[in-house]
Parts: sequence; C-alpha cells; structure tokens
Amino acid sequence: MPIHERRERERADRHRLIIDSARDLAEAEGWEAVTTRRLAERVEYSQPVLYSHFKGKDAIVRAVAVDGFGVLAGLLRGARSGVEGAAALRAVAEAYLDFAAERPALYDAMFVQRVEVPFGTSETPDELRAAFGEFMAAVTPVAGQRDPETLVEVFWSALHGLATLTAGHRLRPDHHRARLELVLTGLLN
Amino acid sequence: MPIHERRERERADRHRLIIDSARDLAEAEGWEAVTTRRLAERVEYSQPVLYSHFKGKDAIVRAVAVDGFGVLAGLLRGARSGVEGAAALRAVAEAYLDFAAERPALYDAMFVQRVEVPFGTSETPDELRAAFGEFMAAVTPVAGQRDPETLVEVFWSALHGLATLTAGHRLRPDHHRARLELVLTGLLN
DNA sequence: CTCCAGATTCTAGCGTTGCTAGGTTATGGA
DNA sequence: TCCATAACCTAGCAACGCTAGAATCTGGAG
Repeated sequence: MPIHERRERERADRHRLIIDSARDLAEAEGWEAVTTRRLAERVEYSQPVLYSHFKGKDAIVRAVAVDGFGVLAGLLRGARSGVEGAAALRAVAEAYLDFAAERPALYDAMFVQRVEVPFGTSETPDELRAAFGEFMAAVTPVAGQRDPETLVEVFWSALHGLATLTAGHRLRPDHHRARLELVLTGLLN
Repeated sequence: MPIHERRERERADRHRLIIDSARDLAEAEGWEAVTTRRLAERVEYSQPVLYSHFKGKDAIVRAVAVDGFGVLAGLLRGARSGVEGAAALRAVAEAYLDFAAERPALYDAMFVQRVEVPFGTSETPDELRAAFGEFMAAVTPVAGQRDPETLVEVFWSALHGLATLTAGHRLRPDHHRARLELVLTGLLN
C-alpha cells in the first residue's frame, strides 16, 4: 500500500471532518458563529488548512448544503416507502417539514444562504438529483394529467414557503396541521 | 416656527435619506455591498451619524424591510382593485411575484435576511398589517368554508416559496405561468 | 459684538472577519 | 546522512460593525 494512498485517505478524512465540524458548529450556535478561526480550532488545524481543501468559506457552506440534500433525500425515501398515492404525498410533506424544523441550520445552508448550488445543470450534485427524484416519485402518481415536474415545483415551493415562514415566526404556530391539509388537498385535486 | 422643529424635520429627512440610500445601494449592488462605511459616504455623513439614527446595521435593514411591506401593500391593493373573486386572487398573486422578481434586494430584506421583524404581535408595524390585510381581502371571498386566515398563510407560503426558489434559480425559468396556474387552481378548489 | 453651554459631527481606533504570503517543520527516498 | 518536497503554521492585510473622545458648529445671554 503506497504511502500516497494513505495520504489521500487522511486528506479525505480531514475533508469530511471540516464539513461535519462546520455543520455541527452551525447547528449548535448558528451560522454566524461559524468563522474560519473557530472552525480551524475545532478541526485542530490552522486556518490555511481549510483553504487547501476549499476555495473559501462559501465552498464549505456549499459542501454542507450538498451533504444536507443527501440527508433529505434519505429521509424522503424512508417516508414514502411502504405507502402509496396520497398517503405517500402526505408522508413526504411531513418528512420535509420535520427536517426543516428540526435542522434549521442545515436547511439554511441548503436554501437560505447565498451559496448558489448548481441546479438543473449537468453539474448538479447527485444528492440534489436524489432529493428531487424523491419528490418526483411521490408526486407523479397523483399528478393525473398535470405535468409532474411542474407539480413537483409547486409542491416543493409550498413546502419551502411553509418551512421558511414558519422558521421566521411569521405563521401561527398552531394551525400547522391545518396548513398542511390545505396544501395536500390543493395538490390532490 | 421654533428652531427645534426645523431640527426635527431635518433629522426626519436624514432618517429617510439613510433608509432610501441603503435600499438603493442594496438594489444596485446587493446587500453585501451595503457596509456602514459605504452607506455613510452615500449620505455624505460620517459613520457615527448612522448610529445616532439606528441602533445598528440590522435596524437599518429592518427599516428598509418595513418600508418594503408598505410598497408591497400598495401594489397588492392596486392589483386587486376593480376585480373580484378568482381574478382578484390571480392579480394579487401576479403582483406579488412581480414584486419579488423585480425588486429582489428589497424582497430579501423583507423575507430572507435575518432581521426578525415582529409579526403577529401588538408591535407589528402598520405596513405589515396592511400587506397581510390585502392578502386577506383577496383570499376571503374565495375561501368558502375554509378558514380564511389559514388559507392566506398557505397562499402566501406558496407564493413566497415560488419567489425564493425562482430567485435562487431552482425552478425552470419557463413554466412560470404553469406553476402559477397550479397554485391558483389548488387554492380555488 | 462677545462669549459660552450644549448639540452636532467627525477623527481615530478597537476587536473581529475572510483570506493569504512567506517562512518553518516534518517526511520519505537517494 | 542528506535533501527535495510536501505539509503546515505564524503573522499580517484590508475591510467589517461599532464607539469613545475630540473638534466644530449653533443659538441665546450678557
């Protein structure tokens, strides 16, 4: 086993460590607490090491976001497995909103921060494709004669709107379920 | 006319000038370009003057946001005047999405930045109440036996989701109208 | 007109941020 | 044993939000 392989492995481990530490720190204290100094301290290296792995802080946030899409895809897949039709749609919606509520910092990286993850291009990361695919799988069976992809976009928009406005305390905390019902009946029409 | 009245007037003028300059600068170059130094330079005063009007940069962004809700309320009112029912709903939706698309920086201050404008409390500014009132006026006539306020929250969430995901280039640029139609038919059911 | 108290405004600087140039240390092959 | 290379850190830059304290301006009293 050549040494450069071990080096590469160690480097990959440290890459992961940086991403995980950034996510942990953000989830513990919010993204404003994620400075390159504090992050470097957490991974027990100096600041420049971060820049040998990522082009800048934005790239680190972007990596956390892409990772988050992988997590989300897994949750959506788990939610819709074993159920079909309207029940699957409801399960996916609930899983999505739970994810946004329980991991607000991660959701922030994915959707709110200015990180500009490439969407709908050839460079779109697999994690994003997977998450979108879960949406498609849940929505297509109930689409009827409507375009599934457009319906996914609307479904996703409604959920995203609910998630962000809820996080910003701009919707009545109770009535959460009532809003979800309205979204689902609107979609199922 | 006592001099202290003139002083107060000048002070109010400068208050407005700061808010307007911050908005203009953000709309021209994005919020990341709005630094206290550049803003001070724009209003032709030194930095500390900003802090004699606002508690900090956040307060300035918040003032821009509240102002934005006033603008939005006016646009929504104009859109739904003269039409009724489903047509009014469509007009309001289009006006909202146009506003978000045409003034992304202002929309950002209102909804995306971390500014925490008080919602649904006794301290909620009139501009916010007005904007929400426009939504209520457009939605209530088509609510049927559904709770109008809940329906407004869902309608607003869907529009907000469409607006932010569109701004982040996460929806197909064409199909804009198709998505709007799906939202409206879902709501009108 | 002169002078002063108070309001107004600015200069200068603090601590922190993202990022990087250049020097130091560790490593593995010759 | 030595050295080229890779790995890593120290130190510092420019810009950020914010503020203490000095300087300047203003209007009314003597």
